[in-house]
Amino acid sequence: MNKQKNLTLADVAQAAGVSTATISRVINGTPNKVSDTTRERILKLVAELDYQPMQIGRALSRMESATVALLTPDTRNAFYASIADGLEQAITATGKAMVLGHTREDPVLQDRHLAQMQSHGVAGIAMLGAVPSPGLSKAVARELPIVFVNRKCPYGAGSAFVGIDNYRAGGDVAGHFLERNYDPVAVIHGPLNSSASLERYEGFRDVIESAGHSLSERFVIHGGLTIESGYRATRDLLDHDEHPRAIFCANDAVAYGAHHRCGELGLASPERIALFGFDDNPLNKWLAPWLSTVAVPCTDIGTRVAELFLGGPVPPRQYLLPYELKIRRSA
Amino acid sequence: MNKQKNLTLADVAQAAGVSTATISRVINGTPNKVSDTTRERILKLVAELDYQPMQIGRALSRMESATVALLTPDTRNAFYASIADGLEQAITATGKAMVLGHTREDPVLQDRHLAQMQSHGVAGIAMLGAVPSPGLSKAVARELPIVFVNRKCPYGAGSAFVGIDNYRAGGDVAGHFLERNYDPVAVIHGPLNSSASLERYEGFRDVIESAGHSLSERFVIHGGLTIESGYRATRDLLDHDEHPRAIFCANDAVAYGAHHRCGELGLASPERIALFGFDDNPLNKWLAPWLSTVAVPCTDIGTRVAELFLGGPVPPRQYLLPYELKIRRSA
DNA sequence: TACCTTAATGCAAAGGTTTGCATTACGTTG
DNA sequence: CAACGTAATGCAAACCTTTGCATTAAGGTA
Repeated sequence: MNKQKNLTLADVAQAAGVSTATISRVINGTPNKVSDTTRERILKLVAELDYQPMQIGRALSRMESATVALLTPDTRNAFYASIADGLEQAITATGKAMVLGHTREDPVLQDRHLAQMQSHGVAGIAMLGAVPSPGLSKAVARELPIVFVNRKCPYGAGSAFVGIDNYRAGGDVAGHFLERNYDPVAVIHGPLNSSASLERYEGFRDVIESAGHSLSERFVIHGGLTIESGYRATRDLLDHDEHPRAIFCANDAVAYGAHHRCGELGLASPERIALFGFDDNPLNKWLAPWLSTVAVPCTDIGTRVAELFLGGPVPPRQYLLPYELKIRRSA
Repeated sequence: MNKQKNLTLADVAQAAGVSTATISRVINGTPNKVSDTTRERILKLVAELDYQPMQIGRALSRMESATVALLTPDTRNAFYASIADGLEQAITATGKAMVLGHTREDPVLQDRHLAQMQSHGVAGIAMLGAVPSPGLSKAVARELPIVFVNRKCPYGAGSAFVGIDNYRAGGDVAGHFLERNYDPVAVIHGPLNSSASLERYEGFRDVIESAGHSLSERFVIHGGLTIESGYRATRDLLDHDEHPRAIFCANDAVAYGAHHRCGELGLASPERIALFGFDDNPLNKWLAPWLSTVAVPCTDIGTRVAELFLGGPVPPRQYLLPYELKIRRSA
C-alpha cells in the first residue's frame, strides 16, 4: 500500500536483540512465556517505534483475519443503518474491523458476498435480513460462525439468532388496536419468507382473531418493505368504500408511504386512520410524529452479535431482546 | 474459520497434475504464460471443484488485500449512508470488499481506524467527512492512496478529492433566494473546519453580498450537522423580533430541526419561512415535501472514488461532480 | 544432426506472523 | 558436584499465493 515498507516483526526483533518469537509473544500477551523484564523492555521499544503488527501476516498465520462481516440488504434503510452502526461500534471496540456487503435482497449477490467473506477469512458473518440462497444453505451446513439478525435463518433453527420476539410484538400492536377500539383494522405485511415479517403478521392476526374480531381478507395486504410499496399497498387497500380505522404496517418505511396516500385521500392520520409502523426510525420524532411504532434496540443487537463472535464457537441460540411500543400522538 | 479446510491452490494443482504456479497464472489470467489447452482444462477443473483463491494468502503475497476502506462519521446520517451505498456497489463490482469504519468526527477514533486500515493492507481509503488528526496528516504525508470525499483534505491540496463545488452550490442557493426576493435571509452553517460547510457558506454569503444585500451577523448562525443542533440554532435565530424570510441550512438534518422549531412558533414554512437544505435525503419526497435542497450525486461519487483506486496511484486531482437544486413547493 | 529460438511449465523464495518443539541458562536438591 | 527441574528464549516450519528465474520441450534452421 505504501512505498516506505512498514515496520515488521523482524525489525523490532533486531532492534531489541531477541527473536521474532519473543516479540510476537509480548505483542499477544502470551502468558508465562517471557520474563517481566524483557516484556517491559519490549513493550517500551514497541511504543517507541510505533510498531503495529501487520494484520495481513497475522491473518495467514491464524487462518482468520481480524474482521467481521455484515451482510445486509442495504444501509439506506435507516433501520439497517442503525444496526450496522451498533455492530460497527461493538466490533471496533474489540479491535476488529467490519466488512460491509449489500445483498440488496438478491440471492445471487448474497452468495457472491458470502463466498468472498469466506475467502477473506472473516471471523464471523452477521446476516441482517437474509434471503434464502444456495450459498447460505451451504454455509449454514458447514457451520460457519454465522449469526442471523432480525430475520431468522431460512434453513432450520440450528443457527444463532439475535433480534426481538416479532410474534409477540405483532400481538402487542393488535392489543393496542383492540384497546383503542379501532375497528376494523388492516395489516400491510412484508415478504413472508422473512421470519420477521411473517411472525409479526401471525402474532397480530392471532390476537385480533382470538379477541373475537375477524381480519377480513381484503384488509390483509402483501407488500414490500419500501416507501413506494407502502404507498401502492395503501392505494389498493383504500380503493373501496369501507376503510380500516387503523393499519399495522410492515415497517416505518411502509407507514410513510401509507401516510402519503392517506393524505392524498384526505384521510389524515391518525384522526381518521391510525398508522402503526415498526423499527422506530430516529427521524420519526421530527418528521413523522403521527407514527406509532415498535422500537427495536439496534445498538444492543449489534453489541450482542459482536459478543457472540468473540467467545469461540457461536452457540446456536436465539437471543430475544426487549422491544418497546412507542405510542405517539393519538395513534 | 471452518473445520473442513478450504481448498487450496496446491490441492487444485495436484488434481490437475501441474504446479501451483500454473494454476495461479490461470486464475489471474497472466497473459502469454500458459497454453490455451492447459488454461481451458484448468478453468474447467477450477469450476468443478469450486475453488476460490484464499484472499488471505493472496494479500500477504501482494502485500495488499482486496479491500477498500471507507471512513465516515457515521452512516445513520442518510447522506453518508447514500455515499456508502454507492461506494459499496462500485467496490463490489470490482471484486473487492469494503471495510467500514465510523469516525464519529473524533480525531482519536479516526486515527485508530486509519492505523488499523493500514495494517490490514487496504488498497485504498475513502475519507468521507474527514476531521483533522495527527494520523491523517501522517498518512497524507506518506502518500497513501487516500481519496477525500465531500470534505477536502485538511492538509493541503495535494490529495485527491471527489465531491461537488460547494462554493458554487452555496451561491446558487443564494441566487434562488434573491430571485424570489426573500429578504432578509439567514444561514445556519456547519463546522467551518469542514471545507464543505465553509465553502457553502462563503459561496452563499458572497452572492448575497455582491447583490448589494447584507448578511446581518445575527442571521449567521453556527451549528452542528444534526437535527437537534438545527433545532437549537433555529431557536436562537428566531428569538428576536425580526425574522428571516428564508434560511439556508447546513444540511437536510439541520433543516428538519429548523422546520420543527418553525412549526412550534407557528411560522410554518415555506409560507412564512422558506427552508433550504443540502444533500437531498431520499425521504424528503415523502416526509419533507416542504424542503428545497441541493441534490448531491451520491452514487456517482461512489463510482468515481472506486475508479480512482483501481488505476494505480491516485492522481491528486479534484473531481467536481454536477449537483442539482431541487426546488420543492414554493420554497 | 546440431544448434538456436520460443513457448510452456516448474522450482523455490518471498511476504509477516504464530507456535510446537528444542535449546539454553539458571537455580535447586540430593 | 551432579542430576534435575523450570523458566526464558530461539529455531524453523507452517499458513497460501505470487513471481523471477531456471528448466524442459518442441519446432525451426543451417
